[in-house]
Amino acid sequence: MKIRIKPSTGEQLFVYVDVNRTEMVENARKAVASAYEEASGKSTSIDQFSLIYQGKQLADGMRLFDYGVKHGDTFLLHLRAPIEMPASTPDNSTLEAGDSSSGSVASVSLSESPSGETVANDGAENESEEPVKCDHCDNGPTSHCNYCGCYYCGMKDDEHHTLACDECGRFYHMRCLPEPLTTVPEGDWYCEFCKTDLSNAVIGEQKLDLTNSRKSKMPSAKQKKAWGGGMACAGTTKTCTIVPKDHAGSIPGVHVGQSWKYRIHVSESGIHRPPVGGIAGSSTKPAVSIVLAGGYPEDVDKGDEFVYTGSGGYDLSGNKRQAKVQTFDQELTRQNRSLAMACAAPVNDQKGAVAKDWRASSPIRVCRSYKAAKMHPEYAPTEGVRYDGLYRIVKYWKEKGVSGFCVWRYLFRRDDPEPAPWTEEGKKHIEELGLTLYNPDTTCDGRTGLAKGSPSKSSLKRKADDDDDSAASKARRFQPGPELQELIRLDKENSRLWANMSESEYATESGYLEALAEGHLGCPICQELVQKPVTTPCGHNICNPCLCKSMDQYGVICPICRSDIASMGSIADLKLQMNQNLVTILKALIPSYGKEWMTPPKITETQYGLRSGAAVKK
DNA sequence: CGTGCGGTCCGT
DNA sequence: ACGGACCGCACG
Repeated sequence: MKIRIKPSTGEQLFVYVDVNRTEMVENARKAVASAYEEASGKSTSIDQFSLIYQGKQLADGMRLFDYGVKHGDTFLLHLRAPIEMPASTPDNSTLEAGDSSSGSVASVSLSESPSGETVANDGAENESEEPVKCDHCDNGPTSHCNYCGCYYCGMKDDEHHTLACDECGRFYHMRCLPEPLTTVPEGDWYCEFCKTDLSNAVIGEQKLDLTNSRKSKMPSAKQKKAWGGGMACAGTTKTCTIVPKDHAGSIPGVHVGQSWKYRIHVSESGIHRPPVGGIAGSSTKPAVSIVLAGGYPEDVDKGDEFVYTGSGGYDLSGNKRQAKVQTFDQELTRQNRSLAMACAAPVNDQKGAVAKDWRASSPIRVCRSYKAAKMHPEYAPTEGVRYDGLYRIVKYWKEKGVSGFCVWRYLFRRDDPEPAPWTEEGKKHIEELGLTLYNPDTTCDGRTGLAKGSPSKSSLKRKADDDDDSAASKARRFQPGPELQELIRLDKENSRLWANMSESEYATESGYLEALAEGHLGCPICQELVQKPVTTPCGHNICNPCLCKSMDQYGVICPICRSDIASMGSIADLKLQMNQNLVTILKALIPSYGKEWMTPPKITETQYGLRSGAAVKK
């Protein structure tokens, strides 16, 4: 997996390092040191810095997965000697006495200053009788806690003044900061993890006076989010792992009519993964999803059928989003070719092709963006991006576009059991399922797309079953049905997992699946949903191939908790194991599960010519 | 509206 | 590995 390293000095130098999730911290630091040296030209010794992940210093002797490190995570490279594993640093122990003021730090934390100003803790007069409960420690005055104490050293004293970050609310001793402060900054202050715009930051002792600047009078001055806090540059915080990224067809748990305000969340849902770009596909694989966003004048939309335009032909040099006119011919390469491959006919990059049987074309998930309303308001949503179901390509051809250059055009036809969102039936469907726009800017229940406090009609039906008060906030729940429960009972090896799952509440099926895939059934090695799962006696699930790799390197131990798993048999035995009960459950939850490695039926598969030699060469 | 600042995946 | 392509988002 790849992790991102950001120097705490504030310099705009990001280093990416490839490490194994099971790697020891000291080895990871070694890798970071050499990568950083190479990138910056400065020499770095691994004794001179530590790595900070979500506010915690990574301790030598631990492994990265002990901290829940995931692919793509960002680490702060902090120029201070690392801590050892078990004991606290001598530095910390000498400060142990600061308990009298400890509660005050916590009280500062939650005493919300309405103006959003920085709160400097200066001795705490209020609320000392009612210390706020910390979720991470026992509130003990002498215990270290990186959540209610200083995020760096964990101490709760205020000898060195504590600052609260105006973005994330975490606490920092002024002297523990990568750039230590000696005076309390005025106005908003953002910590290293939150400041991305130097105009919001306080550097050294110099604070930027923005009160009289031109900027302060512009509308953007009222913008509460720091730059980077919005969606213009948001990265994915999670990836859909319940199906592979080249999966064609619907995404389990996501229904026609679901919409998202931002493309990045469409990407996270698995519906359409590219954060920018209308076609998900590459030159060697059939396309699996597209977005209609009205970017091309040739597009024609009639709802159940539409003509989509390939990408390219526009000169986007010079930081353009979309050039005014097309200035060269589109080619049947990249995404355009992937669409051609999705059509049930051999690829022809000269004349295009017509599917012999359009229903044999591979299914493509289609989304419409509010931007498409410009041209075809009757079928586009008014806000965000909406999933409209599966379509198949009937034919594709090349023709002269409005600017005189060639464009590739694709005729799509709808083929989905769920009704289209613009139909009466579709609207009813959306209403019944309680689908709402997922918008992180407003209150919303997680990533499920279900807005809080918007009980759907059907929640009333269920109200009688609700034995507790807040029926509205628990508008709907998902738990597997009786047949599945029967299968779950058979998976005795994972009884603890399934007990956990049934104790928790999930608003939607996709929430349930996500919890499953991100939780116990996310393989710690490959980060995907477990494939050919092996369940250890310690209750962990790992892909068979990943376990094999791990055993070759680390021996017969569980890659997650490192406990001895020799009781399951020899390495050779283990390499053959698979929890078949779990496979059956997952197959029931996710129809496409395991199709890559499940032994295929003895029937000859239909060949659509998609990958036949004729389609490729020539 | 132009454009700065982004992300991810692909193809080299 | 790295730069280019791409039907984004937000600011000024």
